[in-house]
This record gives sequence, C-alpha cells and structure tokens, in this order.
Amino acid sequence: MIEPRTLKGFRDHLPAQALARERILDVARRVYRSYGFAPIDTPALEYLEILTGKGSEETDKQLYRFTDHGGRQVGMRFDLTVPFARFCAQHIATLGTPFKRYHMATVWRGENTQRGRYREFMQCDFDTIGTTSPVADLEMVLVVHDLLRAIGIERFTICVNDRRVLGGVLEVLGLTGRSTEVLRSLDKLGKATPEAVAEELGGHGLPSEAVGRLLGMAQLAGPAADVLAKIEPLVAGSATGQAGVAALRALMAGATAAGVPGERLAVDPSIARGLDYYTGIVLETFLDELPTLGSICSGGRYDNLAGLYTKQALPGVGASLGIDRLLAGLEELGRLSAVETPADVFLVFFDETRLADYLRIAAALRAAGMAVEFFPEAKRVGQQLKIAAKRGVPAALLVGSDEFVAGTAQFKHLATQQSTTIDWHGDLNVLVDAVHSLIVSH
RNA sequence: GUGGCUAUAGCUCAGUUGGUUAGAGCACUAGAUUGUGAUUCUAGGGGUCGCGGGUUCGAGUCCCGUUAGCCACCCCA
Repeated sequence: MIEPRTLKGFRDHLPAQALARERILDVARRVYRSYGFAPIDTPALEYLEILTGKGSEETDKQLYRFTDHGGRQVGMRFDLTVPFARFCAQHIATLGTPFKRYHMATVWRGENTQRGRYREFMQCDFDTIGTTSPVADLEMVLVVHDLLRAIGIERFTICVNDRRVLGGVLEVLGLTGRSTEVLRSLDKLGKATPEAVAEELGGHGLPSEAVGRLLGMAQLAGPAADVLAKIEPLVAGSATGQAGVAALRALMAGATAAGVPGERLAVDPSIARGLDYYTGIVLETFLDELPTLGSICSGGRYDNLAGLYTKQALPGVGASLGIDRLLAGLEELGRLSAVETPADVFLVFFDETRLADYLRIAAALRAAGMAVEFFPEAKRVGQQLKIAAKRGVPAALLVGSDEFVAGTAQFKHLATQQSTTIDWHGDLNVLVDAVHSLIVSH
C-alpha cells in the first residue's frame, strides 16, 4: 500500500473549508468587478528567465524550478505580479491604458511553512496600470476596505505608508542608498524591541543620531493627521519626502470622503514591504483580533511594472488578498461555518416505489433555484435525517407513501426539528413555492 | 535554509522509575424502534503507539536519524 500523504506546505481542502474558500472568492470577484476590474488568467508555468531576477534574491531561492520534457528551464509562478508584468508587455498594446485587472490563482513558494504560510496558496490580485493618478491609489484602499467588509470582517486595520517618506528621511540624514537595509530593520518593529532594532541599525554603521530619528519616525502612531504632522519636519528639505507626505495626506482625505472610518485606516511609517519594486504608497492589512497572523492584504504603487520585458513604462498600483492566510485566521477565530454542503434541501428517499416522483420533485426544486440533495438509498429515515443534519443541510423534505396519498409533504428544519406540513395536492408548483418560502423565511 | 517544541484510534487526550493481550470520552457501524436525526440501552469495527534504526531479557516510554505540524530567524499572502 502506498501511504496517502501530501507534501509539506501543500494541503487538501475538505468541503467545509472549500466552501468557505469559494465563498470568499465569490465575494472578491464581486467587489473587484464592482470597480470595473476585468478578469485575466496566466499559465502556472513560465520560462524561468521570466520569473528570476525580478524580485529579490530571496524570491529566486523560493522558486519551484525544473527542466521540462522539452529541455526548457521553467518555473512555477510565486506571485501573480511578475506574470502580470510579462502579460502586459505582450498585450498592453491591444488592451490600452489605464488597464484594470483582477487575477485569482494559485502560486507556489518553496519556503518553510508556518501558521498561515504554505507552499501552495492562492492570491487574489487586482491592479490598475498605465496611470500615475492618485485616484488609482485611493481606489486600491477602497477596494481593500470594501472587500474585507463584504467578507464579513469588521475589525481590521489598513496600514498605509509611502516609500518616499522613508526615502526623504534618509535623504535628509545623508543616507540615500541605504534604504533596503534600513527598511528591513525597521520592518521588525512590533516583533523585535526598539532597542534590538536600534542595535541592528547601529550595526549597519548608521550614526546614533540617525538611528534615533529613524526609530522615532517608525514608531509614530495615533490618528493619521497627527502622524503626518510629526513626519513633516523629518522630511523638510527633501522634495521626495514631502511628496510622500502629501500623497498620504491626499489618500487619507479621499478615503474619509469615500466613507472609510478613521479607525480602519492608519498611517504606519514602519510599513515597508519587502518587494523592491514598490516606489510610492504601500499598504498592509491586519486583523485587529489576530495581528500576529501577518498581513492578509498587501500592495502598493510601482513606477514600472514591466521594465524587464518592454520599453513602455507601465506605472501601476495594486494589492493582493491572501485568501489562505485569511482563512487560517478566520478558522482560528472560530468564524468559519462547519457546514459541509451547499444543499438547501435534503430530500429523503422514503418509498422506493416512488422514485420517479422524488426525481420530479428534486428537478422542480432545482429548476426554481434551490440546491437539492436527494439521498440515493431508501435507507431508514432516521439515518437519512442524521446524515443531513451532520452535513449541515438547513432543511429536509419528507414525502412518504402516506403523504403522496394525502397530497402533503413534511418540511423539517433540521436545526430546530420543527416540521411544517405542506398541502400541495400533487401540484409541483405549489410544492416548490411552499418549500421556497419556507427556506427564505428561516 | 538554520534552531527549539511536538507526534498514541476519525477527533480530543490518558498511559506511573522501560515490564504481560495499549485505554477513555466523543465519533462511527448494527440492533432495541419494519416512517422521523442531537437522549437512553446493547453489541461491534477501528491503533505495526508518525516512519526507520539502535540500546535492552523486554521500548508507546531511553538514544540517533527521518518525515510532518507548531514556534523563532529570514521573508512574506
């Protein structure tokens, strides 16, 4: 016997989890479309050269790569942004700009696993490319906000920053060009103590005064307007830094105008994002009840998405929902439903001689838009009801020999065990309408 | 990729300084109840103790390796 098992970091999805996943995917699709983002898809496998050298060397290490049967060096996509860059280089001429797309697909990363971190997971990206308009930046925040609310999450914080703010501070301090290492160290705030981060920055050879100012900036918190007011003097004299502060200010104003509550949107100067290609606004989203889970929705603005593949400059802005991490979080919070079936009604197979009648009833209910599970065996009624209840079907429809004679049916809510008798006199339309209204009413 | 913790039935866990046929609750199957599930009773199935070596008269228990999960680093969804 071969031991049934799955690879490290790769998972099966049982119905309860798969249903939750599909529900979130449906919501994301609906929200993205509501802003006019159009769906695209790209291959899971790309030429290796397309994928390497785009992100950091870290992403190159995490890439699943192999030689295909034709001797080609290929890799599996580790995000949806790089394939999108290639996609744009090939197709932007026919698509035109600005172009808005969403892409929900599986990606693979050969890194070590942890809670909410898998080797195979799904991302739900949306991007607007071909425009530098701050409206697109604002829309990104609005989409993230709408999305989480539509999923049913109320307590979350979208943390925004602008890469140019840190760039400006470094410029003022005479440390231009040191941004990568500084970003990485500052990003540890929240996990490591400020002292440890200060020590690490000092280890990079930064003067202690600079370390103090960087830490002071990164630890700013509170209402966005206050944070921005405190950042402003730190970037005095740097056009770049001032542009960043202005962009954040405009973003906050726009979000407020669009109805995003202030407590869900924060300016957090320590948000850096590891990916090198971000150049403007960056964003990370955390569940208030589970901040250690990490960001469940991240993104930002980039100057030139496809510079490696085309001469046409394609600025853009976009973000990605990490649905698998979010699901891990919702599960931990006990927010996932245990229902294992999409069925609305469980039709009990009562009387074997009435099979044709059951098939007719099931067909009529389905035609009216209801999901019907008709049990395939004329087993004991108690057992059928037990199975239905265990799977979480909301209601059962029982039509036995006596009911057929009387022209009735029993509609039973499985959670409450309450039965309602339906008089349908053999008229399927009456039965369907009755079942439909009983389902809706509960 | 590096380090730490963990691994016993489908699930949650007992298992005493190594000592006979490894237990419990829940779940599952069948019956009591030939047409109504979460209660009750009865019976039953299910574990090569993650896997592979070693020490020992004897290993679920000790040692080494390995795989997987969790945690930290790194990075990130």
